[in-house]
Amino acid sequence: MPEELKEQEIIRRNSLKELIQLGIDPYPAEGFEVNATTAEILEKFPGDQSIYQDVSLAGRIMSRRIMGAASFAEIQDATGRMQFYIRRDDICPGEDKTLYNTVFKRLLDIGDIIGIKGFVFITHMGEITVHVREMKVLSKSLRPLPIVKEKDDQVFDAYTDPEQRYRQRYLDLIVNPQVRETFRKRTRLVDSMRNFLNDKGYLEVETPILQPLYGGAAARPFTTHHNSLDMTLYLRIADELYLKRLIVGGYDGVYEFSKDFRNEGMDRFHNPEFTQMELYVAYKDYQWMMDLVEEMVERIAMDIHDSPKVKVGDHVIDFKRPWKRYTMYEVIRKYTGEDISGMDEATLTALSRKLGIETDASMGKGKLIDAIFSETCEPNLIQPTFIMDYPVEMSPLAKKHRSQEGLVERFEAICNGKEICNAFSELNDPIDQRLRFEAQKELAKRGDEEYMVLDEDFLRALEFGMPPTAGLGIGIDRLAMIMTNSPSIQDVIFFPQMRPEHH
RNA sequence: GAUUCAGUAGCUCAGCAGGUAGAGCAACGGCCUUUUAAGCCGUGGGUCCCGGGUUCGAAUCCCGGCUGGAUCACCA
Repeated sequence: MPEELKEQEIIRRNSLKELIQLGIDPYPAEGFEVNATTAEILEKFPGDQSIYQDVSLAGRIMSRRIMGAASFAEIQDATGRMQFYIRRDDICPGEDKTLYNTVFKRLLDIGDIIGIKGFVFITHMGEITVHVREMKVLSKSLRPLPIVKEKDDQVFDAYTDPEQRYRQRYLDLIVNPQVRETFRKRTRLVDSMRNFLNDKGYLEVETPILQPLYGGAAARPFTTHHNSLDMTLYLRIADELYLKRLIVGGYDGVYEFSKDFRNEGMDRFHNPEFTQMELYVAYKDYQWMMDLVEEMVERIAMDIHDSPKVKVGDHVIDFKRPWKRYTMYEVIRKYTGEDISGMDEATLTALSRKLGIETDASMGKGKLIDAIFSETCEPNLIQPTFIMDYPVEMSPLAKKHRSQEGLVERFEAICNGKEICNAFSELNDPIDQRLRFEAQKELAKRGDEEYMVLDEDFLRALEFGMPPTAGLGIGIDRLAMIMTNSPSIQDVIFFPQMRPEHH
């Protein structure tokens, strides 16, 4: 339903009609040949003024200062923004001054997309500028852009309303250059990780997003329905169980960048769809995987920042290897003074209460320990730190610890007070795996809604034999938040989930 | 889901002891003949998020709702 047009929209639509009447196509079909970018010119021109005597640029008009027969304006392309100078008698060499007087001065607006050709020079004010000889309208904009002005490094009227920025990300991208940069860094992160994994020889694969059973994590799923099969399908919460089937199938290293979906609360660390990278490597264990994570994340930081040190909020996080390593019991002792290694469920419940942590009857030993850790330790772990050796109750897919009773070979990397990855020596004993699924059922009966469901085909695969395998899941959004110093997950997802707007 | 803050012009915001809405930028008109201008002068532009209520009178007070942010709960 089209809204009533506002004053400025009516004016722009009228300008559009006038352009057409003048024989100018406001949306021409043919391309416009570009031979430079603003960033290139601003970088190279001052050193070599013989170049760019015949440049062709395209982009959006971002500001205009009209002075009679000559004007200064700014054009913004994908790489940045620069000034151009446009003079009536240059673009209208004959008697007809319409292109300047009517088209440029009156019918064009901030936000319109144009192509310009001319030469680069430096003004008396010292600003690198394109002196325009030819101008072409490439796309007329019918809505006024939020105008952000800058003078002497001071920003005026910054476009900051988060609701509008997320709903109309295109505007955010047009107007806030740091946002374009954040998403470039996110892509660089993914590229860096993919290159790293490919260099190691692992195979990037794709597994189902629509799954008849959801598994591989403890979370509530989204449910959907397939019409011709007339069956319920779930959007995946993890790809773990499918990737392990591929290890059973004989690949020795597979990974997937996967969109996962969890039907849970949203806040600045959680979006209902998010991206993980999961990696499984045969004949390796979690100790080996820790080394790999350190190496990979350090390289990502280097690829993005040319340094292992990354500024995040008030902290500088240093990804240089080696990272600190603590066992779960060690780190809890470090921050609470309590040795929980021998505690049973009742004692842990009592300790939790003493530490001011709410408990309920559905919480088993694993959840209690996790709660103690999350409350007392995790927020204090700013520099990248590995926490190893988790209680078996909270890790139904991880292999029993080679020497510690009641523990599994699992680690998480914590950074800036948040988990960024989760990994284990994968459980490949099919009998034990079945018992673990059964134990999850018990938790379900006690009211834990996030129990893991038993996957009979996955067990069948394990029964054919899976090599000892190290597995990793790393949160791309979380890592992107750290690498781009973004306080909210919505700042590293182009289109974060929102309620529909209707007001 | 709970608590809390916010929603006024295209954008950023002011106005809130209740008296019929204001600034800067953007827009429109004028000035402006050749390297700076967030320039100068003038003009227009608003279901003050929506719906009720109190009142002679509500952007302002009260109640309900919508949307968003922050914190918490659940989780990665």
